[in-house]
Amino acid sequence: MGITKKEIFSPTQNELATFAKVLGHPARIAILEYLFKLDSCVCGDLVNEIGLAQPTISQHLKELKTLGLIQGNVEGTSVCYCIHKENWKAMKTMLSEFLNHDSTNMATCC
Amino acid sequence: MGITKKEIFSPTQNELATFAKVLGHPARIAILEYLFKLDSCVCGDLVNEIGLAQPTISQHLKELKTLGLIQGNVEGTSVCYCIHKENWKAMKTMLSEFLNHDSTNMATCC
DNA sequence: TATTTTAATCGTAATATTGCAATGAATACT
DNA sequence: AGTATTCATTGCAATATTACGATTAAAATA
Repeated sequence: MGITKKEIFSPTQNELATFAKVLGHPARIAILEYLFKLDSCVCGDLVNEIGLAQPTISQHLKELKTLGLIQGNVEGTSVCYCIHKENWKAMKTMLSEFLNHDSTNMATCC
Repeated sequence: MGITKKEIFSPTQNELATFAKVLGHPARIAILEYLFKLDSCVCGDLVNEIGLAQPTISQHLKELKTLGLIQGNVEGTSVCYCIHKENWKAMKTMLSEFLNHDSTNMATCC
């Protein structure tokens, strides 16, 4: 169906999945890496840097913004996007906790 | 188009996105959490535990297996699935490195 | 051998995602 | 005012994902 049955999972599981999902596209990874590399950024730079059409970049930026990972301020004709530090940190904490599930003491069953 | 232009991104960016993508569904998060909670597991347990139909669970397991995050061994009529420790660790390292991009010294541009 | 159990696979329907051309909105520049 | 620049939005086509009923495959058991 293409529709995810969110209601049968916990809020944490859904939130984790949502964060992971937004990172699940190389363009968004590239955008975030570029934003980290710079201090600031405008959409035009990203179009040149990444090589997707402007509407496509704009769409990816919107998804990142909706989740709160980046923020954008209008500056004249261009828009200055940058990482939303606090939200990034919150995501990092959440994902790290999941990734750090310790498996070293697990019985080897297979 | 629904098709991702992987060729314009670096191998690392694509791999990162692929890992994140497989974590981008609450059912797969739930499966992994359940596998961590136990020592071993069979598919039937997961169907009861999670509440999706058996073919759906099987499909999610396949994706996790294809990426190497879990491994499964046939034991009689059932299959024993568990976390693939090494590959999990590799993914953890890769994602952590990305998440740990330091933004504390970034100029506040917006 | 027939039946049961367990999980993979097939086929299909519904929805989501990705990408871009065309267009629109807002500001800067001449 | 008129033009150029920059980015968002709209509309659409192509592909991917999610979910499940039906079926199949393989091993255990009666």
